[in-house]
Amino acid sequence: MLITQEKTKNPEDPRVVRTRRLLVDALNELMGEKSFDAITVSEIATRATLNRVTFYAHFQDKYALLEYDLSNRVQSQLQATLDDHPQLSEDSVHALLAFVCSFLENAERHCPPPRGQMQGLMEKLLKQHIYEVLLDELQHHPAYKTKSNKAGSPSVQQTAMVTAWAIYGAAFQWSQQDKRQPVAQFTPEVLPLITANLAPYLEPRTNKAAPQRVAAGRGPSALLGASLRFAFSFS
Amino acid sequence: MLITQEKTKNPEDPRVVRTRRLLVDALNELMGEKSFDAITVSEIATRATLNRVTFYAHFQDKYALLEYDLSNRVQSQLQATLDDHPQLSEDSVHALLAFVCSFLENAERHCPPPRGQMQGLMEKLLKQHIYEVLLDELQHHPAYKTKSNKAGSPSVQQTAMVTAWAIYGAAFQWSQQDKRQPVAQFTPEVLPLITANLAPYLEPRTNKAAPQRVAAGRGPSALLGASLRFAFSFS
DNA sequence: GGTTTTTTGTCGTTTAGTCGACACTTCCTA
DNA sequence: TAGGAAGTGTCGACTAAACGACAAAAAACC
Repeated sequence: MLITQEKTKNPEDPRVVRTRRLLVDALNELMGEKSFDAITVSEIATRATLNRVTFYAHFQDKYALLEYDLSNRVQSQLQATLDDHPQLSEDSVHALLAFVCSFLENAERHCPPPRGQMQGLMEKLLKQHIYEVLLDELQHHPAYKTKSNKAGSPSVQQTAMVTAWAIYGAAFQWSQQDKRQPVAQFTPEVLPLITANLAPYLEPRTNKAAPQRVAAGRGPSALLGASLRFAFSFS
Repeated sequence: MLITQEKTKNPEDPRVVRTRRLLVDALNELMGEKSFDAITVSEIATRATLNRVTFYAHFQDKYALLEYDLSNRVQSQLQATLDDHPQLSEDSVHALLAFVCSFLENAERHCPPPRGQMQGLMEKLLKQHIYEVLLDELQHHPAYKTKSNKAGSPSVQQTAMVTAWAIYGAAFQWSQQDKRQPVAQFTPEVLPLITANLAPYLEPRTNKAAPQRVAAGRGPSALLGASLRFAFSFS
């Protein structure tokens, strides 16, 4: 469960929805201009055409806003990535991995250093949402009933957790390399290390030319705000 | 004086400013999709992520909103057009005329028919703001004092009014033609008809290659909203 | 023609956002 | 190192926006 540290307001109220949208948009704009550390709450509020007090009515501090924003993006993008595949397969797991790689790469490219706080936050969110999305997938899998009852074999929770860590770990290792190999070359290489534990749930891989695609047909920057996309496309 | 039919609210309040901006943006978006007649107040409010009641707290109806929007654009664009010229000259008057032509042309191109109400509204606003901007220019002209005191000669008000009508009339006549000649060809042709009455105030025309430019260096679509620009650039 | 259906305006009431002010921390520089 | 500037976080009083509901006008439909 995600604790998005929001104050007690009716999250259905259009004013609340609009205000959060304005704050998120403002943050994204500013992130295209300077490092997250250098951004102040006052700046965010001003850019959002909102009062500073209103910011605090919604988020504890700028870190809570960043988490709220990143979490939403990661979640919806991961879900969209899986939605493009009819069921769990090597392809869909590969798509997840490619998505995480591109996410890390883009974060590095768009957000001016220092990225102190962001690093840990992204790790936390990515693992969390990969876990949730995988768990959901496994629990709705045809093989779920038979697997879950067999004593001694790993639970779906365990399987999802280990796989989530494996996916993030792989992507992280790749992102840390000095001279990275291309994503399209890297991901198929490590894929077996990830899918091994999923074997009971996996459809055999299709032969279509799908593997190279990143984030299931969406460009890597789909997960970034408009201004970041803008900054990116001209960098 | 412009009667922008606004309800009694503090126009300085950031919430008010933001709300009006949202309404204007929503209207512009919708105008890129359908005719003004086909747009409802509910649609505008929904698109602006505002309650319908809030719309009525700011504008009497959709026509008041359109007037508010067009008026602001016409005014700022006209002002900017003149601001690019150091003082009143044939060039600046020519720029005004070219601006009005391009305004009429773009309105026709971007706004799906029928344009019943818009026609009259644009005429009213254009004439009004041309008058205001010209009057301001004449009153600050070095020759103002001597002219204004000479009995029997036209007042600056009279001069501004006649010139405003002449400029709009010329542009309108051009826009009504079945097969229009290019603006760059038309405007120099009629310019003498307009500047005749301004002779006492005018600097001689420069020889620079300025005449062709429209709206003082801005593209014609500078006066249109983002979505309209978008729709335009791909039409 | 008459009858649904949609859109328009306008009410109170409730809730979110703004404002000014305050005490506090942090950082910078004289 | 003292002190000024800038950022943070919170308070209570005021104002704008949301909501549901209503009647009445317009449009759409048969």
